[in-house]
Amino acid sequence: MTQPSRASIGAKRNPATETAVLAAAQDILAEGGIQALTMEAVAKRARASKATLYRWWPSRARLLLAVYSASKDSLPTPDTGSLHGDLVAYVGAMLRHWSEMPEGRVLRHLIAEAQSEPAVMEALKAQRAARWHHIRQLLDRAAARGELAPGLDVAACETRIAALAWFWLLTDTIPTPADLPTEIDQLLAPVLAPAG
Amino acid sequence: MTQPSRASIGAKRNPATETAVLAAAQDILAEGGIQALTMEAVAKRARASKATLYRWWPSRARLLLAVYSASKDSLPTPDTGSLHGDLVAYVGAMLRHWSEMPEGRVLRHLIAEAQSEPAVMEALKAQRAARWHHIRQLLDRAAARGELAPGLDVAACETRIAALAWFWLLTDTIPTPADLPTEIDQLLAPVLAPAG
DNA sequence: ACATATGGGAACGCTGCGTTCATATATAGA
DNA sequence: TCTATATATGAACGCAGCGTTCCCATATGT
Repeated sequence: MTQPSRASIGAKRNPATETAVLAAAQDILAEGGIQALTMEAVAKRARASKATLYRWWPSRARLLLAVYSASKDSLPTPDTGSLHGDLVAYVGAMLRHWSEMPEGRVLRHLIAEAQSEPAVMEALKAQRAARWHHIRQLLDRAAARGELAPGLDVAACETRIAALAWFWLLTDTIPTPADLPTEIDQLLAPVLAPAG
Repeated sequence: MTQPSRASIGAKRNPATETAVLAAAQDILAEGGIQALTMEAVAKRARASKATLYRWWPSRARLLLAVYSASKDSLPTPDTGSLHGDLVAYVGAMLRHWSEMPEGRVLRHLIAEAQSEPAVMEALKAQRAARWHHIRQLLDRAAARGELAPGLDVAACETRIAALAWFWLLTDTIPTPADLPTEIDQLLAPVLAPAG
């Protein structure tokens, strides 16, 4: 299991190093959780030097970010025929990714780090913009079907959905798959009685 | 400004020590932000020893929590006659507290710490339960006025509101007081078109 | 008087961050 | 072919902050 240390391959970056570092980081994450993921531990496990590590990932937060980004967005954009069904499928997949995959569990700590590191905050913002595209698609399809209330602010609606998902993540209250349909139902339910 | 060091007052806890520590922590927070709030810095400023500090606040997170809890819940429970108005007033006050008061700014870091420290997570949960009582009151009054949609799950609605506020806090996108009414409007707006 | 619990001061070990240095290696360009 | 360049490494360093431990002084209350 212990491969030999890599050497420079000349005046260009060694791709094997990046691979080894990210793999090591993911392994450590899976085995010891986030607090085990220190720069020293990653360097040791990847058989890279801290100098190399810091050359390419200037801070621990940046490394975390790279690990999270490397976890491919394998989330589907389902098409079940109704907004409710689509949301249950999509949000359900997202929650599963967050709670079950070691890389997914990183997000909550990235959010945490972002509270102290503006760079991480910016990076997360960019990541969000990309990922929310999926939610937007679901909403657009629902609009095309005439499901949505006229005059609905789609951007605000996106935020509403994502905010709830974050809240679940950050308060350790992610609903079970069995409960999710009800939760989505309540999310879509109107608060106010129809104007009379 | 530099008071003399306190001594033991015998076989009972010196209240002046607790006061001095919390005051020092708040001062440091106001001057240098959260990253300046280290146990060493607080001890030095409060002219207490680290031993004393750790006797009463066993970890940095517990100290943060004490500082946040000490910031009185001065949030009003307004009664403007409509749910929309009440929410604008209440959530607006909450957002102002979070963004302007040094102690308020602690919350985001407590949320961050909670992601690694179960004890903080539990404490925050308890704090939440207490604070949300206010939102519940607003909703209950709205229900009494017949404003709410029949069959609305009030608890889910509470969560929806709080989740959005958290999201604003954690993504550095707290709306301005001028924008808040629109945001609340969109929060209350129905997503789906009336069933036909 | 005496056990008790507090508060202070100082030092310690530990971990982890981020840096620096000298050295070896392979590339790219002339 | 020769040379400048950029890479990777290992080892060591400084630094900060956490949490702990000893020793001692002090006031309590019994």
